[in-house]
Amino acid sequence: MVPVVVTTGVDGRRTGRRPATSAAELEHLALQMFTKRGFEETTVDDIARAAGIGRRTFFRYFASKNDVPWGDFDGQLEVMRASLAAATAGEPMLAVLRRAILDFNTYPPAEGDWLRRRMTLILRTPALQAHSTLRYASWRGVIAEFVARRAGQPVDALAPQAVAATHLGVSVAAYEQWLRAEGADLVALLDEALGLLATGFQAI
Amino acid sequence: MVPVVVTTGVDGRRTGRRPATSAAELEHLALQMFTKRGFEETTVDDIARAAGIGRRTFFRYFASKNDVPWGDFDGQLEVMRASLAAATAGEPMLAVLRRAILDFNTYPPAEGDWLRRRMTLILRTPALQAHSTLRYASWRGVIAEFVARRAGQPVDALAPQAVAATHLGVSVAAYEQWLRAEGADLVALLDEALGLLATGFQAI
DNA sequence: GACATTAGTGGCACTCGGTGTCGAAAGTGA
DNA sequence: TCACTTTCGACACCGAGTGCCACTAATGTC
Repeated sequence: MVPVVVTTGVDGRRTGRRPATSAAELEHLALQMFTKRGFEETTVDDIARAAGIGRRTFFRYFASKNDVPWGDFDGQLEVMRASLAAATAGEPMLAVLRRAILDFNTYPPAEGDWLRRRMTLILRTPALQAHSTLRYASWRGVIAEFVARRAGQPVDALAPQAVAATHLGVSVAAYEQWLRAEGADLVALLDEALGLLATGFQAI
Repeated sequence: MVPVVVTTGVDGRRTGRRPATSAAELEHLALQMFTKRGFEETTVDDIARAAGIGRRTFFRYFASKNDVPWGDFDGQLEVMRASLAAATAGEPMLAVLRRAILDFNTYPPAEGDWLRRRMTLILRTPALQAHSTLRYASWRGVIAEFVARRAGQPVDALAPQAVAATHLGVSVAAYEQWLRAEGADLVALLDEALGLLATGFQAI
């Protein structure tokens, strides 16, 4: 597996040639190009050329072109995992999940614009839509892990997997709603969607 | 878009050269090869050679290698759409959905083996997992359409999309469960999963 | 039987994403 | 200066997918 190194450049590097760029910088550049010319229309060669690096080097920063818009998804995921693990046993399971998911999707206002750009790409570009399934798998894993622990069931049992899959489903639905409405509040939409789910869609 | 012709060979063809094979025949052959050697390890060239057709011709039967294991998914989808449309207004929405989904996944016993083979490929091969999102989109569309009509909301509103996404989620979770247990009853698992969803996971 | 017509075939060349290899570049410390 | 380490990037290669186009094989007509 390719590591997808998040070269921060802030580390106390000891030796060896310095990286020519960083994943964050590359992502920033690529996202601009994707937004301007379209995802399919922008080749990896284009990005590498624009970044002044070799095509081969691009693939040392990202495992695939599809992975570019995901930022530090795995890092964020670890935060959510920790948050779920820290929940007190008294708090109801769905309540914990709800809070964790809202937290996971709470971004500083300054990042709102990039989030919108990233999610527009991911949710509206077929190739990225498809690829998202693979990234979402680890998200589902974190949820399922938590539910399984709570319910005393195996992670791969029906209930934990069903909870994870449905929570992912409503989250994505909320994101799509958010993208459609210009000034919408993402967290409010997520909360509404999770509410529908928790009540078995009685409100409809 | 490539039409993905389902050449039955039973039609009263009038004129022109006859197709060298059929999508069903090609799918059958390809699935055997995928199961034996693996999906990634089997190239389109391999399949075409084994089928005695040109590589170019393969892509007239299937829009992509990823589309091979999907059989007549779109046709089945139309049946479900019709079934939903035919539901009486009195029957509760979730009950209609539940029945339609169970029907959609009820196969003649003879096809059970192929279904398992197909779903194993789709759910366990990363490339096919990813691609499935694109095929599932139309499935979700059919559900959302029905819910929207019932609820008097736009198809792209939050509630219809959330209902569709969650029903897809639990269905896939049930399928994964079915694949894991050798002699499991798919319809029973789907029913159980849909039950969990309808009750807001109170049983957990 | 020669003919147009029609539908399907398949070879060719090309683009693009992705990978393995390997030598060169650019840092570090001794 | 030299050894060591890390990253870079050129090159060659593979496989999916596409546009193009001539060819094949079927039908019906004069």
